Amino acid sequence: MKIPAGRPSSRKRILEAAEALAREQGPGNISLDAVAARAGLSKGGLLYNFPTKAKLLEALVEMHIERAETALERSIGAGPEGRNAMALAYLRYCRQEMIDRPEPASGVLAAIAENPEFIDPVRRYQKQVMERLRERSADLELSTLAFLAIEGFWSLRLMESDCIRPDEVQRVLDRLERELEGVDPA
Amino acid sequence: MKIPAGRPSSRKRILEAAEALAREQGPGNISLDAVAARAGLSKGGLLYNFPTKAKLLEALVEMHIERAETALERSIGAGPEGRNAMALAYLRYCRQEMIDRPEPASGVLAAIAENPEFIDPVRRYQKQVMERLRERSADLELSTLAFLAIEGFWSLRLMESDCIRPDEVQRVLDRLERELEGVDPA
DNA sequence: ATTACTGTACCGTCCGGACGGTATTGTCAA
DNA sequence: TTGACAATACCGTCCGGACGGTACAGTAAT
Repeated sequence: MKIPAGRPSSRKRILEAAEALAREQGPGNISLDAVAARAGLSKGGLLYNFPTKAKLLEALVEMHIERAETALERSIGAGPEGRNAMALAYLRYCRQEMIDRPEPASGVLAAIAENPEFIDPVRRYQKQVMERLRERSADLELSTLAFLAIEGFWSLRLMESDCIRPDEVQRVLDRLERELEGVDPA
Repeated sequence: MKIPAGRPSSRKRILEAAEALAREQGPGNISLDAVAARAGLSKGGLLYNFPTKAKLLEALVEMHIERAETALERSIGAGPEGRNAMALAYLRYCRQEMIDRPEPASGVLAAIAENPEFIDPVRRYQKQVMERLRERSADLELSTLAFLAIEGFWSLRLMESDCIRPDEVQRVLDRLERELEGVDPA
């Protein structure tokens, strides 16, 4: 767990290379040779960092979840303790992520393509989010709706679908945010 | 285009075998041999029906889109010409599909894994749905929200995530349906 | 001496796809 | 009605290449 500094650590470079390849060549077509070449090291070097392809894919999924968890945690910390606090935090984290990271999380698809078991951590993460929504929602149905819509948004981004224009997305999320902040429940 | 009857046509059996394998072994792990074996014919026979693997995956995507299109069309025909007719039809089609076809559309993932270009038909389909929503919505934001939520729902099903309980899903969709039917816009 | 690699050579396996058969069922002229 | 041919729907094998992974000798920095 050392950070040699200078250029990003090999581990990080490898993970980003794998991610980029998954996006460009298709999630099922990332070979160790290609990843190594793209990351700017030898195959031996790659296998030094990740002894098997499975470990690499596992790390890819883990990276995304860790990013999501810390960003979400930050959003929860920043937000107020209002009516549907958790859903609002989740929605705001999602909006920030849209700006910060326009690229889809194709690495996760690559992992799933290889072995469906690699989604398990994602499922755990989602379950945890839903659990917190259940605890901290004045209007659970509305919060769940927000969760589903955000999930749908990730999914569209994953397929790089442009069926909804950015301004339309903004308006929908604005509306959702207003309703979560809540004028009245029912 | 003959229908030999007796058991389902080889084409259909092959597509279903590929689908099942994608679900079980992972979308990136369907080999022609495995598909042939599962479909109950030889590799030669498979390649007679689908001259290349790409054609098979293409057909897999096409099958899903055709199913979705006809089911959606039927739902549009059955529904009334109310306030947010298109979104309501889409939502009702989705609810019906939940019952009729509990298995996720893993075949589409298999195609994407091999070559991201295979999503193009899906994107076209989504664009077409959104276009119709734009034409036939009293409250476009709400309709778009419904579209996103449904997309999210498909996505959760694709990952076989059980983070939301079925009864919770039902309640959210009930609520969405009521709001789309509309007591008042704003 | 340890860490973090590079570079090359290699192995075994899997997989897509080409290809040469084969069985069955028409079709049609003589 | 029979023989000639052809189309349909497959079977089973084989080949070449890609890929995951191993092994190992060397190296430059710390």
